[in-house]
Amino acid sequence: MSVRVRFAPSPTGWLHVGGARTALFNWLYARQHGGTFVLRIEDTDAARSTDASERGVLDDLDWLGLSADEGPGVGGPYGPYRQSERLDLYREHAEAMIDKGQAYPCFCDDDSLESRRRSALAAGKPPHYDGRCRAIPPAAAAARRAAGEACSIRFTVPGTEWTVRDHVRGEVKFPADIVGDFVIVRSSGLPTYNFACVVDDHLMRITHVLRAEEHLANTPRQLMLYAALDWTPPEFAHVALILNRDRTKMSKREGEAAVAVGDWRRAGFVPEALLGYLALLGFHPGDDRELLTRDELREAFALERLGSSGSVFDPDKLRWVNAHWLHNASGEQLAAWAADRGADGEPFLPPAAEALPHEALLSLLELVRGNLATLAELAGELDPFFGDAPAREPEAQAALGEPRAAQVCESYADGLAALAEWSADGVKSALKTTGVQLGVKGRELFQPVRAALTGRTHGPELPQVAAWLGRERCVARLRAAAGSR
RNA sequence: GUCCCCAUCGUCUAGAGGCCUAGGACACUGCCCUUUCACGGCGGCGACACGGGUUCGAAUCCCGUUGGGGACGCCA
Repeated sequence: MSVRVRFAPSPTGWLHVGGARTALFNWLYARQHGGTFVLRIEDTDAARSTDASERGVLDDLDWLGLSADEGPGVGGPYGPYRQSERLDLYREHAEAMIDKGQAYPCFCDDDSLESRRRSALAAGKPPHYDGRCRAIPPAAAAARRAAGEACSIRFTVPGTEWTVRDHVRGEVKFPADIVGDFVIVRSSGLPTYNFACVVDDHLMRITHVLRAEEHLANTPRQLMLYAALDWTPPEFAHVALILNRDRTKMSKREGEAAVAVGDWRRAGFVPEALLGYLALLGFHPGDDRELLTRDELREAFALERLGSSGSVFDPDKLRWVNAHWLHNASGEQLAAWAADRGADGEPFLPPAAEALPHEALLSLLELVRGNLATLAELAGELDPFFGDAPAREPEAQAALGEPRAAQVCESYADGLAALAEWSADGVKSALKTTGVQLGVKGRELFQPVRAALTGRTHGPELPQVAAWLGRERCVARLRAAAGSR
């Protein structure tokens, strides 16, 4: 039987990095086995689900390159793929369960439920539903429903022990009394998560469910439903959570790393880096590689290599991974990445760069890439390459204030002006000549020149910077710096 | 409170009884390279939560303690 996995986000916010990792693992597993990656939108929480959120989640997944084989938009043989469009299916199965005595209408209202829950908790008892509506005779219940009385539908929980077979945790046993009769269809007519999930996973022929560990405790419930419906459950793998620095479940909080994929995207992180970093949170490729491509991940991925303990999200390491991708990218690749500005993000390329001839832009991007950790730094790195006179940072101003600085700039300007052929090698040897003539070397030679040319004390290889700028601008900037001492 | 999960450097992790005086990576740090900064290369610092077993031998297996987390919803 061919592998079918799914990613099932609820469109109630932005795509979370944890969600992205779950989607990635599912995608990898599908790709690895020639299987199918299904995307299902779990929008049964009418109050919190929004179209904007669904679009945002889809857009981020698309940016990450985790394309769905079946899902809203792409379609497929088991659709529709939005739970809000599958309501008849849930209703049908719920009614059948009532008929078979596996579920019953519950007429309890929110307030009394809540107060009973609270007092149970206060008494040190499990805060489960007490099952009182189970006692209502079916005929009476049916009459009350027919009369229009609001009710939810609860599942008649069988009082037996349940064992979850999980690929990362092994066999996990849950005692018989862990849950009370839980709601499968709300009084609004909408299904609850556990019910919709089981119905859909079955109807969509899902073979493997890879999801976050927070769902482990839901699994026995789902297993009960599978058994009641006489369906074979899929295989499960519950991936450990991604954590905040204090080891609580990762969430948006003061002082913590961004949780939304979109935030990283807008901050200038590239999909390859985010995916590669995320993959290694809770997964190990089996060797010492720290930087893997999508294809390498696909080959290395294995359920057996998923870790069982939670992982703290480390922005520093993500940054390192991102820098690696940027340092090694071609100009074309960098230009393509920089062209993405996220849903509502700022452009990464300044207008002056966009206006450049294509070849000039590519060579410039390859020139500065070594100094980049994120695309957001691009504008700043590129800045010295445009305009007449670059803005000077304080350190650069200070470098130009050094005793021999003006002399160095003056002399180098002369050297460049007289250069027969303009090339990186040419400007390099001219600098050497200036050094020899003035008896100045190293820092004392390079820093004033860099400061004059770029207004910075750091940046790409100096000769190449000069070569890219061209003779006119170099000479003008050097003379300006020499004169403005 | 109840149930479940987890436990190796600050962080991500390797480790499935002897290969471990515990390996790799990020961060931090020293040196080298480039006549500068960065990039890069080579080193250093730094961990098996604790207590009992089992075994000739335990980071690895078992039990307990402690700690952390997750779940107990007409959220997903």
